[in-house]
Amino acid sequence: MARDGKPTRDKILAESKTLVLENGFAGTSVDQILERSQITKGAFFYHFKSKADLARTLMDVFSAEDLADLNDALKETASLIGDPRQRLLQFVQRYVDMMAALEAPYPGCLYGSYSYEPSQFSDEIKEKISTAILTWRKALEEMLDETIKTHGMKMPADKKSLADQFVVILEGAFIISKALNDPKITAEQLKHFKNYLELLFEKKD
Amino acid sequence: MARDGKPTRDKILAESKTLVLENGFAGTSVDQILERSQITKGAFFYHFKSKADLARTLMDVFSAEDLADLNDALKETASLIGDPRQRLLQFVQRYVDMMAALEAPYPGCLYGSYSYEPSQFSDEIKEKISTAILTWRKALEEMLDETIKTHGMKMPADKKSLADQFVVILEGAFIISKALNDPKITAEQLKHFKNYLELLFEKKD
DNA sequence: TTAATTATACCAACTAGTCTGTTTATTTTT
DNA sequence: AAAAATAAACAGACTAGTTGGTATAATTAA
Repeated sequence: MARDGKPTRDKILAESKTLVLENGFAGTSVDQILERSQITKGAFFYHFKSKADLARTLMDVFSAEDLADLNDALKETASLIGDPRQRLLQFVQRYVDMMAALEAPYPGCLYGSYSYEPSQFSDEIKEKISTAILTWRKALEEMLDETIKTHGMKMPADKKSLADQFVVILEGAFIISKALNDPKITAEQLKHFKNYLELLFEKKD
Repeated sequence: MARDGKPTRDKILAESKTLVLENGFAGTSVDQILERSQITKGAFFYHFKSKADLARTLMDVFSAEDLADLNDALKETASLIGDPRQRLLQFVQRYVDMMAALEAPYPGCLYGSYSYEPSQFSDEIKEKISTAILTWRKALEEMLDETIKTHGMKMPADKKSLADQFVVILEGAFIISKALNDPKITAEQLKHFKNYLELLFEKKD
């Protein structure tokens, strides 16, 4: 055996992600990554067989973290499973709180970043993105299902697109927050989604 | 005098915009633009003094069209000015209809595209983007003001961020629509925003 | 020692941008 | 009206630097 390459690899991934969100993927050169990570070309191509391989790995790591966090949120609110409406609202509130804690605009989401230069990425990567988004849809849809069962909907609204709205608002808020350089926007926008759900599912008890 | 360069310039702008939304700005080379536009380097650099100049012009044209369309929408709904709630809903509905007519995902918004590779653009360009977004905010805020005057809000909600939500949802929906390759998403998402407004401002008649 | 990791020099392809010269339509002069 | 002059619009070879990627030598830790 020999020495541990994990710190190097992790550094490359962390710095790359930052650079990609600042410059775009095509706008980020390997040399820039080397400079920020304080490594050399040999090290980079030892850990990643190509720049495309880095793109794939970045998305793998990002989506894994994103979906792990989704699962955490589902688990954290699982105690409210008997009151689906409350559980749903709590779930959204968790992300409101998370975003409210930001002191600078959220640096951005790789789903959004990659979607604005789609030609740079393989179908495999694009499928990873759509799978992740559909996982969010499914999670929200399940919570909505339960809520609809116990509370009527105040007005007819499409369930699938309502589930999507959570991610839609996140993605849109990241963009506007960055464009206006206002870190508060994302939390405010999610709060409106919570309001919408509260109005849609009126209290029963 | 000599021959008319406008068709050439317009072709460059149209093809560039498409390419930038497909590849990102940094991911689009001048040579690619030449190929798609069927012109040569001489022609390109006759019309634009640099690639950065193209970026600026692209944004100038895009934001001008975007804000002109906003003004059209305001004018088209001006007849309902006596019923602010109805006017607001009509305004949103106009964009719902517009997006519902799409048969492929909306190719994307330059505000979003540029925001995901901010380092590529000058402060002047970024200011143009934030000014455009703030113009949207102002327009929606004015309609909301009038609506709040005549109809109470069913629940307390922040007016400024509510105004922002229109653009937030558009930007987010463009991304998710592209990622899932589903053209219907944008209209559906705007419909939910309309629902939210309807619930927030109950009818008084 | 030896396998794992990192450094450095290098390459071919591509990059934005320049340069000189040509084409084309209009204007001026005769 | 026809020839000559003018200037805008365009063509395409060329340059200096950058790109992603490779080859190989040198270190490092187990």
